[in-house]
Amino acid sequence: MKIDPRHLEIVAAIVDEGGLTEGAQALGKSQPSVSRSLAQLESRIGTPLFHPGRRPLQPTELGHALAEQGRRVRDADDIAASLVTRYLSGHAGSVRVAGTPVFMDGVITAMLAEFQKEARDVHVHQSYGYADELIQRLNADALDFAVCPLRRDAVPDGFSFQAILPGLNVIACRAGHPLARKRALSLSDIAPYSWIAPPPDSPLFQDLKRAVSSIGVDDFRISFSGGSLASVISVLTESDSLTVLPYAVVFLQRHKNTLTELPLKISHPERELGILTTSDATNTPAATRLKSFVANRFQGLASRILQHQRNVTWRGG
Amino acid sequence: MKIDPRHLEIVAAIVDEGGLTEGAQALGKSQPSVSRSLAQLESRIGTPLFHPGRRPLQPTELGHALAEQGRRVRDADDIAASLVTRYLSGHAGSVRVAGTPVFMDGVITAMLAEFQKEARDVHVHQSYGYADELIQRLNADALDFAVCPLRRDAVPDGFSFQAILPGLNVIACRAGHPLARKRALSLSDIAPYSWIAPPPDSPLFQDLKRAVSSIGVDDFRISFSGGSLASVISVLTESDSLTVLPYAVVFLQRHKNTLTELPLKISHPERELGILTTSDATNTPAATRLKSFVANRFQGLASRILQHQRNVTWRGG
DNA sequence: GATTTTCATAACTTTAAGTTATGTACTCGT
DNA sequence: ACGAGTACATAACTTAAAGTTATGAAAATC
Repeated sequence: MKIDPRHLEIVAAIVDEGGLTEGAQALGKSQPSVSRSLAQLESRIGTPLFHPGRRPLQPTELGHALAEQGRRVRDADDIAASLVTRYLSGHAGSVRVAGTPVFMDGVITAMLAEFQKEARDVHVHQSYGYADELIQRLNADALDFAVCPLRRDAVPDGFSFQAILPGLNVIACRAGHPLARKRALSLSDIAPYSWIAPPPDSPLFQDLKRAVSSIGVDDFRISFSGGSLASVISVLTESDSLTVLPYAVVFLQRHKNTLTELPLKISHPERELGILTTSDATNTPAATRLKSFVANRFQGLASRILQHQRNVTWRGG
Repeated sequence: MKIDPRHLEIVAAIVDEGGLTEGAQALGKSQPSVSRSLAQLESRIGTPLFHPGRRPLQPTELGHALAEQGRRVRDADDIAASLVTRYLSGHAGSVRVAGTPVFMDGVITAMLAEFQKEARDVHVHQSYGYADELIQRLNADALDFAVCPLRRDAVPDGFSFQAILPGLNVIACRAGHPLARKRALSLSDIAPYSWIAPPPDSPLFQDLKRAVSSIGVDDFRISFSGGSLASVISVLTESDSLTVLPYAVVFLQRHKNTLTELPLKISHPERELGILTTSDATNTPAATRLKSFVANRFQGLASRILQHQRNVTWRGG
């Protein structure tokens, strides 16, 4: 015998509110409507759920038991309604994000952590990848969005690319590096020092090769290679080696007083860091919200970097 | 935003059965009906619950989450349906029974325990009382039925009394009592022994007084009084005292070989043991079932007692 | 016994869900 | 790439349930 779950909710409301009239009000229904629905249920069941002839209605033992199930139905209703509301407003759901390791570790992870402080019910799945692989995963609908450096003319058809940071690399070293104290640097100054190289398949590795070539170093010595950003920073701070890093990463490490950049302009890539999605993607509200959050945080970072650069040029001039 | 719990069940059925057509079948609904209900729900929510354009339907993340709530609604429905079915068949519910202590402890409690082996979901509340109090509690709708000895002409108006055992008391003693070995007993045989008396407000106390008076004992010595049946039996088996007990109680203790009755007819009350209810009581199915069970068990007990008495008379005669 | 409160019922309207029939689009095998 | 099969969407009509206002009946309270 199938029982309409709305009828169970009616029984629960009458029991919990202490009477049919108050129960109807709690349910947003009219009193006659509830009276008839209850009568219909009792007729189907074949036994009263409230003691006959008593006012206000007093539940029988079976009435109490069915009210308990009615509460469970009401709870499920309430949770479902809350789920929908929070989902639609981007306060619930999951988001799959991936990006190049140096940016994920150096910049974005902290942003995601900050985002989750204010969005506890959003489940962020983060992973790594370089542009080619990220494009494949977006095509396969395995990612909501990716964050990676890309040249504007390299964005494939069917994708959208929202630039969030201009490409700018610097030569990085430990804060107390001998070269860091010099006002001007020549090739002979740099030549004696070894280099730390990022993984060979990374765009940063190409950036490194291009950078050292642009300052005239043809045969640079690599003392460490292939590590994560954390290990690169660790070796850098314990040696006099040099490396090439995105300026944003070095900028955000400043507060630790461990890294600095050499006052030497190197060729920077034509690439910009940006948020990559498929053009026809209908993102979930949570993904949309996180994208906006990340874009907004990068806008603030870009402003702070620009301000810092103006300060340094003024003081240095 | 209120969500119809039946719609949650629909989402759950589609997800669990792997498709809309199978989900509709599981729910006992037609495929077009389910399709339209789902479309109505998605329209109200404002976002799809199943990925558009895919066959069979594949739930979105929100679809999965709402399906979980739909399972909870379905579970509550199933439990409610089972509750109703079991309640109506007397397999669930609670029953309030009371009776005179000597019968409750000596006969009925074991019956209730046997009943609950086959009716685990029936909750039996048992208590004690004598006729006057039991009548009051029945009137106050605080009991479903009572089991007590009563004379037919003493049944109040507005009550029903179903006799289940004729009144028959015996003088009881321990199995190895000296008097138990005698073929015939005289007043001088009995006079030296003390008596165990039941509580003074009990009908059995009146029976005791009437019984000893009927055999000519005018001034009987009481060595123990006021205890429960268990304590009376304990004292009886450890002494040569005598007492008056309903024969059914002694009969059911026979298997322990601790008690026996003296071969002496005493005046027995005009009372019969019976099931007492108010005439207009609409008992719950479980109470009805328990009443039938108790009446049935007493019928069997009466038959066994009668058979036993025939055996004893034949062997003895 | 009168008044108030609570629920039941009547009459009518609206909404949702039932059906069969059929159309559309997706999936799978060749 | 195309045809067949499968799964779901939609149309049209019917039925059932639930909405409303108005009012009656009975229980509870004073």
